[in-house]
Amino acid sequence: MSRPNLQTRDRQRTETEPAERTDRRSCPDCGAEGSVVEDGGETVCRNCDAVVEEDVVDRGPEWRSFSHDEKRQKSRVGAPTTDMLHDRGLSSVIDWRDQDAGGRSLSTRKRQQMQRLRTWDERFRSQDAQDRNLKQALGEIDRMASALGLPETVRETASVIYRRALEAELLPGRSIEGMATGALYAAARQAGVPRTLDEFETVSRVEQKEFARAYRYVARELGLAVEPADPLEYLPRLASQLGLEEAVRQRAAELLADGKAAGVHSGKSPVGLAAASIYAASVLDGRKITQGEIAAVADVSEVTIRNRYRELLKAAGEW
DNA sequence: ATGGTTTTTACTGCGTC
DNA sequence: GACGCGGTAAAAACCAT
Repeated sequence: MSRPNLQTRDRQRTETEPAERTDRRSCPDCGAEGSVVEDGGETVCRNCDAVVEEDVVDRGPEWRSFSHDEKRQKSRVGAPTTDMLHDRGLSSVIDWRDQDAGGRSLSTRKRQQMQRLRTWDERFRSQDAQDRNLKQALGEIDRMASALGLPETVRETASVIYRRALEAELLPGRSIEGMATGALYAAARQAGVPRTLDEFETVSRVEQKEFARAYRYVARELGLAVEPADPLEYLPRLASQLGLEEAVRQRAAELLADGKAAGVHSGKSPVGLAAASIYAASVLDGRKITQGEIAAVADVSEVTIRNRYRELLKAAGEW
């Protein structure tokens, strides 16, 4: 396959401006000078742990295109020679009959020649199809990553995963959208900045069960090592959304650590635990946040918070 | 399909402002 | 009385087999 032709948007951008940004900005939240750093793929403030990246979420129009013409204009990927090989939907097919235009059968030599032509025609055709497929998938990944505020590195991982799936012939029978979403989900988890399936549901064009299935499939077939998400990974984002004070957030992290040591984790939903730790910490600290409030941003039920937070407090010996 | 586990939904009672 | 909280039972969702 002509790898050099499959130059993607992602790659081009990386070469010109590396994703590992080292500029030390000052935090828009707490105002501390030069405290903003990249941490585990998320841009946070070292001082107050605000997730800074949220502010640069791209809410602009998506670049995905819907008509053929539009696609031509917007497209930034794909073989440059497509115009030569391909002809705006007017492509001709090589007839399978071994006859000439007049209906006479061909000589053996001509027949072989035609066979070779068919083979090559088929190759170009399918390569082009894959190309379009990839193009669309990458567009989707980009769009969703923006909507979820996922950093550049995650998008790259996602596109790598997608490409591997494509090469492993995992696509047939599954939708592009579903696969793209699944790949991004996997990438986010691997990068330690997970988003819940529900969150993906809000930005994906396909239903949750579809991309969840695609994700499982890809993870299994490609042997992706995705450990169960650590509740700690959800903390910074929730804390930021709730406007938590540093002390409380810190406390929540400790509770989670104690809980983990006591084995409260296994089988429980990580977001639920993260939410519960925040509630517990806020109670312990005296600055109470209501269960309902936390439940809303974490998207878990209050009951779950109740159950988990009792377990957490027990594990921490605060009960 | 099945069974076990976890989460959610819905409802109830209690205390407080 | 509304609100936050805790508890419970039953339903639903999830997962491995």
